[in-house]
Amino acid sequence: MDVGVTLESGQFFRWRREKDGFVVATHGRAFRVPPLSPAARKFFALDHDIDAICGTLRRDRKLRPALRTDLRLLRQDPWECLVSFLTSCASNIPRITKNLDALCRTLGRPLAHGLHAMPPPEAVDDEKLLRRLGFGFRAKYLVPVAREVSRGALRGMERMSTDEARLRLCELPGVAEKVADCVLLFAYERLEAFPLDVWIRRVMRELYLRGNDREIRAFAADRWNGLAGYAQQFLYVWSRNR
DNA sequence: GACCAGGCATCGA
DNA sequence: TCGATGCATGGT
Repeated sequence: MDVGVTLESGQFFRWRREKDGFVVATHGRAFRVPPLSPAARKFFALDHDIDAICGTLRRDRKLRPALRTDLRLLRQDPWECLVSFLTSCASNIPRITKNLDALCRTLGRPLAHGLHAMPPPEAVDDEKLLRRLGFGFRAKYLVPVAREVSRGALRGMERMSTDEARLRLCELPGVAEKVADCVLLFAYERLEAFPLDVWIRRVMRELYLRGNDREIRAFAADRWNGLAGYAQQFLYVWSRNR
């Protein structure tokens, strides 16, 4: 696995490059990479059979150039992932990183390596504070979502079908299909989830089909079955880096 | 100084 | 059901 490519692939923002590796803050803890601790191995989902996954995806000739990089889907904390992708709404990676860092420094407990934990949902209850921290209009979604989560909105999600879980997530204010699919893919390990953002829309239209979002999603589900999420992440990185 | 950003909710056609 | 628009503001 290429840790740098994976961390830079836009799934996750709470990490920092250091001279001898990386430090990551997630799931209420901070860790250094490498050497790979058990927490790191779980976070980077090294138990996924990446060779089998890429072997299957390589049957799609058009996808091959995107598969040359060594990246992994992460296994993130659901609440933190939800906060991250609410924050990502009409934003960009440097800004998302900055917003989340400010949030965690202000409300999260300190961890090792000068990092801070994502505050629990009960602590995210002040829209004006979030606006001061630079969240802009996203603040008006984050506070009600935090309240819902603290009341148990994510409880039992891991045992639901992906479609049922997506419906539940989309009941949250500010959460629609794209954000829900990011949480399903990056936190709930639903490898068939296919976050459809502006970059994926562009690259899908370029490589595969002219169609609306519904048609693109149907195409991805059909072409890649339960691995559409991996295909999506490879395409995302490839289309941004070329 | 435009232009766009890992969108979503809302509204009019 | 689809396209346009406002939302806030920072990065490039």
